[in-house]
Amino acid sequence: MAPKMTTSSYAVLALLDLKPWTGYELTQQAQRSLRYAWPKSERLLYSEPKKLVRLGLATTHKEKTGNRSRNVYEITSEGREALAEWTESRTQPPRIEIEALLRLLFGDHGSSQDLNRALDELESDIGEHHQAIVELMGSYLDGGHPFPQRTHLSVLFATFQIEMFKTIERWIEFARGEIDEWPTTRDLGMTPRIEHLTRMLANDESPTHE
Amino acid sequence: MAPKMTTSSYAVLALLDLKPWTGYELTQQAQRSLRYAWPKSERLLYSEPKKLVRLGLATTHKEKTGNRSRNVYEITSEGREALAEWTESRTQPPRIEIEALLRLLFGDHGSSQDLNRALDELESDIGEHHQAIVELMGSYLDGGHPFPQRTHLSVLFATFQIEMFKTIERWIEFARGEIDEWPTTRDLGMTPRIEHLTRMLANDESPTHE
DNA sequence: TCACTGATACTGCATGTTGCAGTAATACTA
DNA sequence: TAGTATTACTGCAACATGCAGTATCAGTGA
Repeated sequence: MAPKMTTSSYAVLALLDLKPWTGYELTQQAQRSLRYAWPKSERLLYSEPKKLVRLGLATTHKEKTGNRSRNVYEITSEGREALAEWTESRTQPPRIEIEALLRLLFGDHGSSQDLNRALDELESDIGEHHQAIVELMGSYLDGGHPFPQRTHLSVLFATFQIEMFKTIERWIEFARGEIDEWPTTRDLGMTPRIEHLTRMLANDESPTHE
Repeated sequence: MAPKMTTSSYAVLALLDLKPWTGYELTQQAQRSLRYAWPKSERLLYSEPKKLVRLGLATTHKEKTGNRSRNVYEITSEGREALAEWTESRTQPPRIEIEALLRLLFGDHGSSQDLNRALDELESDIGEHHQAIVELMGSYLDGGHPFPQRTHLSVLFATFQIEMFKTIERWIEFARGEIDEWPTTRDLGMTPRIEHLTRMLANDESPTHE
Protein backbone atom coordinates (compact mmCIF):
# COMPACT_ATOMS: atom_id res chain seq x y z
CA MET A 1 0.00 0.00 0.00
CA ALA A 2 1.12 3.54 -0.71
CA PRO A 3 2.06 5.32 2.53
CA LYS A 4 -0.17 8.14 3.64
CA MET A 5 0.85 11.80 3.41
CA THR A 6 0.75 13.25 6.90
CA THR A 7 1.12 16.87 7.90
CA SER A 8 4.73 16.02 8.73
CA SER A 9 5.25 14.77 5.19
CA TYR A 10 3.99 18.08 3.83
CA ALA A 11 6.18 19.99 6.25
CA VAL A 12 9.28 18.23 4.89
CA LEU A 13 8.04 18.63 1.34
CA ALA A 14 7.60 22.36 1.93
CA LEU A 15 11.21 22.56 3.13
CA LEU A 16 12.34 20.73 0.01
CA ASP A 17 10.50 23.32 -2.05
CA LEU A 18 12.93 25.96 -0.75
CA LYS A 19 16.03 24.09 -1.86
CA PRO A 20 17.49 20.58 -1.90
CA TRP A 21 18.64 19.32 1.50
CA THR A 22 20.49 16.32 2.84
CA GLY A 23 18.71 14.14 5.37
CA TYR A 24 20.86 15.49 8.16
CA GLU A 25 20.24 19.09 7.16
CA LEU A 26 16.50 18.42 7.12
CA THR A 27 16.57 17.15 10.69
CA GLN A 28 18.56 20.18 11.84
CA GLN A 29 16.53 22.70 9.91
CA ALA A 30 13.16 21.24 10.88
CA GLN A 31 14.09 21.11 14.54
CA ARG A 32 15.32 24.70 14.48
CA SER A 33 12.64 26.42 12.46
CA LEU A 34 9.54 24.23 12.79
CA ARG A 35 9.92 23.20 16.42
CA TYR A 36 7.34 25.67 17.73
CA ALA A 37 4.69 25.02 15.10
CA TRP A 38 5.23 21.36 14.36
CA PRO A 39 7.68 19.61 16.69
CA LYS A 40 8.87 16.27 15.28
CA SER A 41 11.56 13.80 16.24
CA GLU A 42 14.85 13.52 14.44
CA ARG A 43 13.99 9.92 13.62
CA LEU A 44 10.84 10.86 11.75
CA LEU A 45 12.61 13.64 9.89
CA TYR A 46 15.05 11.09 8.52
CA SER A 47 12.18 8.82 7.41
CA GLU A 48 9.87 11.34 5.79
CA PRO A 49 12.03 12.25 2.77
CA LYS A 50 12.39 8.53 1.96
CA LYS A 51 8.63 8.26 1.91
CA LEU A 52 8.42 11.28 -0.40
CA VAL A 53 10.80 9.53 -2.79
CA ARG A 54 8.67 6.36 -2.71
CA LEU A 55 5.66 8.51 -3.61
CA GLY A 56 7.48 10.25 -6.45
CA LEU A 57 7.27 13.64 -4.76
CA ALA A 58 11.04 13.88 -4.36
CA THR A 59 14.18 12.38 -5.84
CA THR A 60 17.34 11.38 -4.05
CA HIS A 61 20.97 10.90 -4.89
CA LYS A 62 24.09 10.23 -2.87
CA GLU A 63 26.93 12.71 -2.56
CA LYS A 64 30.36 11.75 -1.30
CA THR A 65 32.71 13.59 1.02
CA GLY A 66 35.79 11.42 1.13
CA ASN A 67 34.63 8.01 2.29
CA ARG A 68 31.30 9.17 3.74
CA SER A 69 28.12 9.58 1.74
CA ARG A 70 24.98 11.59 2.39
CA ASN A 71 21.54 11.55 0.81
CA VAL A 72 20.45 14.68 -1.01
CA TYR A 73 16.71 15.11 -1.59
CA GLU A 74 15.09 17.29 -4.22
CA ILE A 75 11.40 18.06 -4.82
CA THR A 76 9.75 16.98 -8.10
CA SER A 77 6.98 18.72 -10.02
CA GLU A 78 4.55 16.13 -8.59
CA GLY A 79 5.80 17.25 -5.20
CA ARG A 80 4.91 20.85 -5.97
CA GLU A 81 1.45 19.77 -7.06
CA ALA A 82 0.99 17.84 -3.83
CA LEU A 83 1.94 20.97 -1.88
CA ALA A 84 -0.76 22.94 -3.68
CA GLU A 85 -3.33 20.32 -2.65
CA TRP A 86 -2.20 20.52 0.96
CA THR A 87 -2.98 24.24 1.01
CA GLU A 88 -6.59 23.46 0.20
CA SER A 89 -7.15 20.91 2.96
CA ARG A 90 -8.54 21.73 6.39
CA THR A 91 -5.86 22.45 9.00
CA GLN A 92 -5.76 20.15 11.98
CA PRO A 93 -6.98 21.59 15.26
CA PRO A 94 -4.20 22.88 17.53
CA ARG A 95 -2.81 20.56 20.16
CA ILE A 96 -1.13 21.77 23.34
CA GLU A 97 0.63 19.43 25.77
CA ILE A 98 1.92 20.96 29.01
CA GLU A 99 2.67 18.48 31.74
CA ALA A 100 3.19 21.26 34.28
CA LEU A 101 -0.51 22.13 33.89
CA LEU A 102 -1.47 18.51 34.44
CA ARG A 103 0.46 18.72 37.71
CA LEU A 104 -1.51 21.83 38.57
CA LEU A 105 -4.81 20.10 37.87
CA PHE A 106 -3.80 17.36 40.30
CA GLY A 107 -1.91 19.74 42.55
CA ASP A 108 -3.77 18.50 45.63
CA HIS A 109 -1.69 15.31 45.56
CA GLY A 110 1.42 17.21 46.55
CA SER A 111 2.59 20.25 48.46
CA SER A 112 2.55 23.82 47.20
CA GLN A 113 6.29 23.36 46.94
CA ASP A 114 5.75 20.60 44.38
CA LEU A 115 3.38 22.87 42.51
CA ASN A 116 5.85 25.72 42.53
CA ARG A 117 8.55 23.43 41.24
CA ALA A 118 6.35 22.43 38.29
CA LEU A 119 5.80 26.13 37.56
CA ASP A 120 9.54 26.81 37.83
CA GLU A 121 10.23 24.06 35.32
CA LEU A 122 7.63 25.42 32.93
CA GLU A 123 9.11 28.90 33.31
CA SER A 124 12.57 27.63 32.58
CA ASP A 125 11.47 25.64 29.50
CA ILE A 126 9.54 28.60 28.13
CA GLY A 127 12.28 31.05 29.06
CA GLU A 128 14.83 29.14 27.01
CA HIS A 129 12.66 29.26 23.90
CA HIS A 130 11.70 32.86 24.56
CA GLN A 131 15.31 33.94 24.71
CA ALA A 132 16.22 31.94 21.60
CA ILE A 133 13.52 33.72 19.57
CA VAL A 134 14.57 37.15 20.74
CA GLU A 135 18.15 36.38 19.74
CA LEU A 136 16.99 34.98 16.40
CA MET A 137 15.22 38.27 15.67
CA GLY A 138 18.42 40.11 16.47
CA SER A 139 20.25 37.98 13.95
CA TYR A 140 17.59 38.71 11.30
CA LEU A 141 18.33 42.42 11.73
CA ASP A 142 21.96 41.64 10.93
CA GLY A 143 20.91 39.94 7.69
CA GLY A 144 21.11 36.47 9.16
CA HIS A 145 17.93 35.02 7.67
CA PRO A 146 18.75 31.93 5.58
CA PHE A 147 16.06 32.90 3.00
CA PRO A 148 15.91 36.72 3.16
CA GLN A 149 12.93 36.99 0.82
CA ARG A 150 10.92 34.90 3.31
CA THR A 151 11.68 37.08 6.33
CA HIS A 152 8.11 38.44 6.48
CA LEU A 153 6.74 34.94 7.18
CA SER A 154 9.29 34.08 9.85
CA VAL A 155 8.76 37.39 11.61
CA LEU A 156 4.98 37.16 11.63
CA PHE A 157 5.32 33.67 13.06
CA ALA A 158 7.78 34.97 15.63
CA THR A 159 5.23 37.52 16.86
CA PHE A 160 3.00 34.58 17.69
CA GLN A 161 5.68 32.88 19.71
CA ILE A 162 6.67 36.01 21.62
CA GLU A 163 3.04 36.71 22.50
CA MET A 164 2.55 33.13 23.67
CA PHE A 165 5.70 33.07 25.75
CA LYS A 166 4.92 36.40 27.37
CA THR A 167 1.40 35.27 28.17
CA ILE A 168 2.62 32.05 29.74
CA GLU A 169 5.28 33.85 31.77
CA ARG A 170 2.72 36.40 32.98
CA TRP A 171 0.34 33.61 33.94
CA ILE A 172 3.08 31.77 35.87
CA GLU A 173 3.67 34.92 37.94
CA PHE A 174 -0.06 35.22 38.55
CA ALA A 175 -0.41 31.54 39.48
CA ARG A 176 2.49 31.77 41.93
CA GLY A 177 0.78 34.72 43.61
CA GLU A 178 -2.48 32.79 43.95
CA ILE A 179 -0.83 29.63 45.26
CA ASP A 180 1.13 31.68 47.81
CA GLU A 181 -2.17 32.73 49.35
CA TRP A 182 -3.40 29.15 49.69
CA PRO A 183 -3.00 27.67 53.16
CA THR A 184 -2.80 24.23 51.50
CA THR A 185 -3.22 22.67 48.06
CA ARG A 186 -6.03 20.35 49.20
CA ASP A 187 -9.76 20.85 49.66
CA LEU A 188 -9.65 24.58 49.27
CA GLY A 189 -12.64 24.66 46.95
CA MET A 190 -14.68 27.77 46.15
CA THR A 191 -13.18 30.41 48.40
CA PRO A 192 -14.33 34.04 47.94
CA ARG A 193 -11.16 34.72 45.96
CA ILE A 194 -11.71 31.69 43.71
CA GLU A 195 -15.34 32.68 43.25
CA HIS A 196 -14.19 36.13 42.19
CA LEU A 197 -11.84 34.60 39.62
CA THR A 198 -14.51 32.22 38.38
CA ARG A 199 -16.90 35.12 37.91
CA MET A 200 -14.33 37.02 35.87
CA LEU A 201 -13.65 34.00 33.68
CA ALA A 202 -17.37 33.38 33.21
CA ASN A 203 -17.49 36.97 31.88
CA ASP A 204 -14.48 36.26 29.69
CA GLU A 205 -12.30 38.73 31.56
CA SER A 206 -8.56 38.34 32.25
CA PRO A 207 -7.72 37.99 35.94
CA THR A 208 -3.99 38.33 35.24
CA HIS A 209 -4.52 41.89 33.95
CA GLU A 210 -6.25 43.23 37.06
CA MET B 1 8.79 -6.84 30.46
CA ALA B 2 6.84 -4.54 32.72
CA PRO B 3 5.24 -1.73 30.70
CA LYS B 4 6.55 1.74 31.26
CA MET B 5 4.67 4.40 33.21
CA THR B 6 4.15 7.35 30.91
CA THR B 7 2.78 10.77 31.80
CA SER B 8 -0.55 9.54 30.42
CA SER B 9 -0.46 6.60 32.84
CA TYR B 10 -0.01 9.02 35.74
CA ALA B 11 -2.80 11.23 34.42
CA VAL B 12 -5.23 8.29 34.51
CA LEU B 13 -3.89 7.21 37.88
CA ALA B 14 -4.49 10.71 39.23
CA LEU B 15 -8.10 10.53 38.03
CA LEU B 16 -8.49 7.17 39.76
CA ASP B 17 -7.26 8.78 42.97
CA LEU B 18 -10.38 10.98 42.96
CA LYS B 19 -12.81 8.07 42.76
CA PRO B 20 -13.28 4.74 40.96
CA TRP B 21 -14.29 5.08 37.33
CA THR B 22 -15.37 2.77 34.53
CA GLY B 23 -13.27 2.67 31.38
CA TYR B 24 -15.89 4.59 29.49
CA GLU B 25 -16.16 7.26 32.18
CA LEU B 26 -12.38 7.67 32.13
CA THR B 27 -12.37 8.35 28.40
CA GLN B 28 -15.15 10.90 28.77
CA GLN B 29 -13.72 12.59 31.82
CA ALA B 30 -10.17 12.72 30.51
CA GLN B 31 -11.26 14.17 27.20
CA ARG B 32 -13.38 16.81 28.92
CA SER B 33 -11.11 17.94 31.71
CA LEU B 34 -7.59 17.10 30.56
CA ARG B 35 -7.95 17.92 26.88
CA TYR B 36 -6.18 21.28 27.12
CA ALA B 37 -3.30 20.16 29.29
CA TRP B 38 -2.81 16.61 28.10
CA PRO B 39 -4.87 15.65 25.03
CA LYS B 40 -5.02 11.89 24.55
CA SER B 41 -7.00 9.58 22.30
CA GLU B 42 -10.01 7.61 23.49
CA ARG B 43 -8.18 4.44 22.50
CA LEU B 44 -5.27 5.13 24.81
CA LEU B 45 -7.56 6.07 27.67
CA TYR B 46 -9.16 2.63 27.42
CA SER B 47 -5.74 0.95 27.47
CA GLU B 48 -4.06 2.84 30.29
CA PRO B 49 -6.17 1.55 33.20
CA LYS B 50 -5.49 -2.03 32.06
CA LYS B 51 -1.79 -1.30 32.24
CA LEU B 52 -2.22 0.13 35.73
CA VAL B 53 -3.88 -3.12 36.78
CA ARG B 54 -0.99 -5.16 35.32
CA LEU B 55 1.39 -3.03 37.36
CA GLY B 56 -0.62 -3.46 40.54
CA LEU B 57 -1.42 0.25 40.76
CA ALA B 58 -5.15 -0.33 40.27
CA THR B 59 -7.68 -3.14 40.59
CA THR B 60 -10.59 -3.90 38.30
CA HIS B 61 -13.91 -5.68 38.54
CA LYS B 62 -16.86 -6.05 36.22
CA GLU B 63 -20.28 -4.59 36.96
CA LYS B 64 -23.42 -5.69 35.14
CA THR B 65 -26.34 -3.66 33.85
CA GLY B 66 -28.70 -6.24 32.41
CA ASN B 67 -26.71 -8.10 29.82
CA ARG B 68 -23.98 -5.53 29.43
CA SER B 69 -20.87 -5.35 31.61
CA ARG B 70 -18.44 -2.56 32.26
CA ASN B 71 -15.00 -2.46 33.88
CA VAL B 72 -14.64 -0.49 37.07
CA TYR B 73 -11.12 0.58 38.07
CA GLU B 74 -9.94 1.51 41.53
CA ILE B 75 -6.57 2.82 42.71
CA THR B 76 -4.46 0.74 45.14
CA SER B 77 -2.12 1.96 47.86
CA GLU B 78 0.80 1.14 45.53
CA GLY B 79 -0.93 3.41 43.04
CA ARG B 80 -0.96 6.27 45.55
CA GLU B 81 2.73 5.73 46.19
CA ALA B 82 3.45 5.83 42.47
CA LEU B 83 1.59 9.15 42.25
CA ALA B 84 3.80 10.61 44.96
CA GLU B 85 6.88 9.59 42.98
CA TRP B 86 5.49 11.24 39.86
CA THR B 87 5.27 14.56 41.69
CA GLU B 88 9.02 14.45 42.28
CA SER B 89 10.04 13.84 38.67
CA ARG B 90 10.93 16.56 36.19
CA THR B 91 7.97 17.74 34.07
CA GLN B 92 8.26 17.25 30.35
CA PRO B 93 8.84 20.39 28.29
CA PRO B 94 5.67 21.84 26.75
CA ARG B 95 4.79 20.82 23.23
CA ILE B 96 2.63 22.92 20.93
CA GLU B 97 1.36 21.70 17.55
CA ILE B 98 -0.49 24.20 15.39
CA GLU B 99 -0.77 23.30 11.74
CA ALA B 100 -2.18 26.71 10.88
CA LEU B 101 1.18 28.21 11.90
CA LEU B 102 3.01 25.71 9.72
CA ARG B 103 0.87 26.98 6.85
CA LEU B 104 1.88 30.52 7.76
CA LEU B 105 5.57 29.59 7.74
CA PHE B 106 5.13 28.23 4.22
CA GLY B 107 2.52 30.81 3.30
CA ASP B 108 4.42 31.79 0.15
CA HIS B 109 3.26 28.56 -1.51
CA GLY B 110 -0.31 29.82 -1.64
CA SER B 111 -2.35 32.98 -1.91
CA SER B 112 -3.16 35.34 0.95
CA GLN B 113 -6.64 33.85 0.70
CA ASP B 114 -5.20 30.44 1.60
CA LEU B 115 -3.37 32.04 4.50
CA ASN B 116 -6.50 33.77 5.71
CA ARG B 117 -8.41 30.52 5.53
CA ALA B 118 -5.82 28.84 7.74
CA LEU B 119 -6.20 31.70 10.23
CA ASP B 120 -10.00 31.41 10.08
CA GLU B 121 -9.76 27.73 10.87
CA LEU B 122 -7.45 28.36 13.79
CA GLU B 123 -9.79 31.06 15.05
CA SER B 124 -12.75 28.74 14.82
CA ASP B 125 -10.97 25.87 16.61
CA ILE B 126 -9.78 28.17 19.38
CA GLY B 127 -13.13 29.95 19.58
CA GLU B 128 -14.94 26.68 20.25
CA HIS B 129 -12.69 25.84 23.16
CA HIS B 130 -12.74 29.39 24.41
CA GLN B 131 -16.52 29.44 24.55
CA ALA B 132 -16.63 26.01 26.21
CA ILE B 133 -14.37 27.21 29.04
CA VAL B 134 -16.37 30.38 29.62
CA GLU B 135 -19.53 28.30 29.86
CA LEU B 136 -17.84 25.82 32.17
CA MET B 137 -16.94 28.67 34.52
CA GLY B 138 -20.57 29.76 34.51
CA SER B 139 -21.60 26.25 35.53
CA TYR B 140 -19.05 26.27 38.38
CA LEU B 141 -20.75 29.37 39.77
CA ASP B 142 -24.00 27.39 39.83
CA GLY B 143 -22.32 24.66 41.88
CA GLY B 144 -21.69 22.46 38.88
CA HIS B 145 -18.16 21.34 39.71
CA PRO B 146 -17.97 17.54 39.95
CA PHE B 147 -15.47 17.77 42.85
CA PRO B 148 -16.33 21.07 44.59
CA GLN B 149 -13.37 20.93 46.99
CA ARG B 150 -11.06 20.92 43.92
CA THR B 151 -12.56 24.03 42.32
CA HIS B 152 -9.49 26.17 43.10
CA LEU B 153 -7.30 23.95 40.89
CA SER B 154 -9.73 23.88 37.96
CA VAL B 155 -10.20 27.63 38.09
CA LEU B 156 -6.49 28.44 38.22
CA PHE B 157 -6.01 26.15 35.25
CA ALA B 158 -8.91 27.83 33.47
CA THR B 159 -7.21 31.23 33.84
CA PHE B 160 -4.34 29.77 31.84
CA GLN B 161 -6.63 28.64 29.06
CA ILE B 162 -8.52 31.92 28.87
CA GLU B 163 -5.25 33.87 28.69
CA MET B 164 -3.94 31.58 25.96
CA PHE B 165 -7.09 31.73 23.90
CA LYS B 166 -7.33 35.51 24.17
CA THR B 167 -3.69 35.86 23.17
CA ILE B 168 -4.14 33.62 20.14
CA GLU B 169 -7.31 35.43 19.08
CA ARG B 170 -5.61 38.81 19.46
CA TRP B 171 -2.66 37.57 17.41
CA ILE B 172 -4.94 36.27 14.65
CA GLU B 173 -6.48 39.74 14.34
CA PHE B 174 -3.02 41.26 14.22
CA ALA B 175 -1.79 38.75 11.63
CA ARG B 176 -4.81 39.39 9.41
CA GLY B 177 -4.05 43.10 9.53
CA GLU B 178 -0.45 42.53 8.50
CA ILE B 179 -1.30 40.11 5.70
CA ASP B 180 -3.90 42.55 4.36
CA GLU B 181 -1.10 45.05 3.75
CA TRP B 182 0.97 42.54 1.80
CA PRO B 183 0.74 42.90 -1.98
CA THR B 184 1.55 39.18 -2.22
CA THR B 185 2.62 36.33 0.04
CA ARG B 186 5.84 35.68 -1.88
CA ASP B 187 9.28 37.28 -1.78
CA LEU B 188 8.23 40.20 0.35
CA GLY B 189 11.24 39.90 2.63
CA MET B 190 12.45 42.62 4.98
CA THR B 191 10.15 45.55 4.20
CA PRO B 192 10.35 48.64 6.46
CA ARG B 193 7.27 47.42 8.30
CA ILE B 194 8.74 43.93 8.81
CA GLU B 195 12.00 45.47 9.94
CA HIS B 196 10.07 47.53 12.47
CA LEU B 197 8.40 44.37 13.80
CA THR B 198 11.69 42.48 13.90
CA ARG B 199 13.26 45.30 15.88
CA MET B 200 10.43 45.21 18.42
CA LEU B 201 10.72 41.44 18.80
CA ALA B 202 14.51 41.67 19.16
CA ASN B 203 13.78 44.04 22.08
CA ASP B 204 11.22 41.58 23.43
CA GLU B 205 8.33 43.99 22.86
CA SER B 206 4.78 43.02 21.82
CA PRO B 207 3.79 44.32 18.37
CA THR B 208 0.17 43.27 18.89
CA HIS B 209 -0.17 45.73 21.79
CA GLU B 210 0.93 48.80 19.87
C1' DT C 1 -45.11 -2.09 19.89
C1' DC C 2 -41.62 -1.65 16.78
C1' DA C 3 -38.28 0.55 14.20
C1' DC C 4 -34.79 3.97 14.63
C1' DT C 5 -31.46 6.95 16.64
C1' DG C 6 -28.04 8.00 19.93
C1' DA C 7 -25.42 6.92 23.91
C1' DT C 8 -22.94 3.35 26.36
C1' DA C 9 -19.00 0.23 26.42
C1' DC C 10 -15.67 -1.48 24.62
C1' DT C 11 -11.65 -4.41 21.28
C1' DG C 12 -8.49 -5.37 17.26
C1' DC C 13 -5.52 -3.88 13.96
C1' DA C 14 -2.84 -1.11 10.84
C1' DT C 15 -0.19 2.69 10.80
C1' DG C 16 2.12 6.76 12.59
C1' DT C 17 5.72 8.38 15.82
C1' DT C 18 9.31 8.36 19.36
C1' DG C 19 13.43 7.13 21.88
C1' DC C 20 17.33 4.73 22.18
C1' DA C 21 21.16 2.15 20.88
C1' DG C 22 24.37 1.34 17.52
C1' DT C 23 27.69 2.37 13.60
C1' DA C 24 31.02 4.91 11.32
C1' DA C 25 33.41 8.71 9.06
C1' DT C 26 35.09 13.43 9.41
C1' DA C 27 36.55 17.85 11.72
C1' DC C 28 38.52 20.28 15.57
C1' DT C 29 41.57 20.86 19.37
C1' DA C 30 44.74 20.11 23.22
C1' DT D 1 48.35 11.96 18.02
C1' DA D 2 44.72 10.94 20.89
C1' DG D 3 40.28 12.44 22.28
C1' DT D 4 36.04 14.85 21.68
C1' DA D 5 32.36 16.84 18.89
C1' DT D 6 29.86 16.91 14.78
C1' DT D 7 28.17 14.79 10.73
C1' DA D 8 25.21 11.19 8.88
C1' DC D 9 22.60 7.99 9.30
C1' DT D 10 19.72 2.86 10.39
C1' DG D 11 17.20 -0.77 13.13
C1' DC D 12 14.10 -1.90 16.46
C1' DA D 13 11.00 -1.96 20.35
C1' DA D 14 7.51 0.43 22.33
C1' DC D 15 4.19 4.16 22.57
C1' DA D 16 0.08 6.34 20.53
C1' DT D 17 -3.66 7.28 17.15
C1' DG D 18 -7.53 6.49 14.04
C1' DC D 19 -10.73 3.72 12.31
C1' DA D 20 -13.64 -0.07 11.84
C1' DG D 21 -16.23 -3.29 14.06
C1' DT D 22 -19.31 -5.36 17.77
C1' DA D 23 -22.98 -5.34 20.87
C1' DT D 24 -26.16 -3.60 24.54
C1' DC D 25 -29.34 -0.36 26.29
C1' DA D 26 -32.44 3.94 26.58
C1' DG D 27 -35.51 7.17 24.59
C1' DT D 28 -38.57 8.84 20.80
C1' DG D 29 -42.05 8.97 17.25
C1' DA D 30 -45.28 6.53 14.22
